[in-house]
Amino acid sequence: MVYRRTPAVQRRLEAARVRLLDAATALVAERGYAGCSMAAVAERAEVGTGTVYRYFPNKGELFAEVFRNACSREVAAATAAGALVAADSGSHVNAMVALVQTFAERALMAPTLAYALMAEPVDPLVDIERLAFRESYGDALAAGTRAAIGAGEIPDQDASITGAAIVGAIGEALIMPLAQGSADSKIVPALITFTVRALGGSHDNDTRGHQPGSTIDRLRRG
Amino acid sequence: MVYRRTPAVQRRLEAARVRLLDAATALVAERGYAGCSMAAVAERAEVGTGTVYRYFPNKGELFAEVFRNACSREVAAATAAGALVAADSGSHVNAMVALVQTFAERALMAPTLAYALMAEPVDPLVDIERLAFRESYGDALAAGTRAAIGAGEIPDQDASITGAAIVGAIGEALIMPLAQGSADSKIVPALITFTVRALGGSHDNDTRGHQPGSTIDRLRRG
DNA sequence: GTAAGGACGGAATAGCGATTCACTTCTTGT
DNA sequence: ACAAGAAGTGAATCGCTATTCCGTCCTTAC
Repeated sequence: MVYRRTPAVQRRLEAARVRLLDAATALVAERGYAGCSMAAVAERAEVGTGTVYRYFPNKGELFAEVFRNACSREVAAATAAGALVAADSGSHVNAMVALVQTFAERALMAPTLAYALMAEPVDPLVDIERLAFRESYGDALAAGTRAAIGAGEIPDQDASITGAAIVGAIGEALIMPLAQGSADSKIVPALITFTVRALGGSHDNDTRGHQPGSTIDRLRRG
Repeated sequence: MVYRRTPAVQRRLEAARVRLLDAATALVAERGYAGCSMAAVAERAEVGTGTVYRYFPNKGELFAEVFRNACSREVAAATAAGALVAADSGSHVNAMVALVQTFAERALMAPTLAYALMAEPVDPLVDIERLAFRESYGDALAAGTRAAIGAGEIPDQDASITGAAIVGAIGEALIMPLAQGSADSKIVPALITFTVRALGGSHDNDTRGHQPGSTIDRLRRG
């Protein structure tokens, strides 16, 4: 055996894998899952169709990974925004508001992707990632809810159910706008009001961190 | 032309059409949309595969009708329960609670059907009906919200968004239980609390109409 | 009873995109 | 430069199920 996978090749292979994931992600963001055939992914990544299968065993696994990455990016951005505000304002309700706001604004900024992640019909294998996404969002909100209860900011309640319900509320309220592409600007404040009320708390109408270029602004955009 | 579609034949044809719809509905309720091939529907209705196409132009249209029927049955039951309680108690918040409770309990009673109606991946043509379902549920809740605002029971708010958000909240909180089949009994009260708080109101812990066999009980079951 | 016009059945077909595979091209170590 | 082995290719295949099609059977009116 003469051929050895040299570090340079290893790096090239990894880069190709990343290119495939990026191509698939870009396609989902542009055309939705429905517009993602394996051939389209291959073409976008500038490789042959067969090559895709040297990196992923099948379509489900490829897109499961695409969804997993996209979802964790979203959850990370939202929870980071929440943590930032929690540290900054000391209010867990404010933190949850920041989390919800970040979620909603990012969704409205990338509507096709958001629709695919939340509602578009997909393979069962991919659907599992969607469920996990919603669940981890719900968990983050449940954690915030527990913290707020512990701090006496809101009344006692089943935090898991509250978390799941808020995820659903935000998601559902966004789906119609996302499906049409028409983002009514008053939807985000309305959803924040809804969230705070549902929690049973009150929140400062916090305007800190809204300067362009601030950390939280970056979280909301990037 | 000797053959004429006699009234008796007409009736038989209509009955066959209904049998097909019933068979399809039963299959969805049992196995979910994924378990519904045209062949399965035909077998269940005890006709040949080709016969299905004498009644419906294609699968999408058939199941769009199935979903439309199932959805309007659900919406009708829930809004009827709401109307009943509104008339009975004079409280619009109580009415919305009844609506939500009826929705949730019926979903938990027929989990596979509820999952299919709310979340399972389906044909685009069928997805449209799903959207319409969620929308009309949201509309019913929005109407209740407006009434409650008008009556001064809850603070002013964007009723459309509140309606959509409540639909989403209930749906999302139910999906995990529905996917597993494990219906935690405390979920319905928790969702009611959530709903009332999100509206910004308060409600009597109304126990009227909970007698087995009462009108509202029948709405919840049938 | 019979001919005309449906309705029915279910095997055959169609269409679509995921997946494979025989082949070409590249990499490596000697 | 060369042989061994990998990686890349894309046309061909496969698998699945919706849909069609044509022979058979039924209904009607005379």
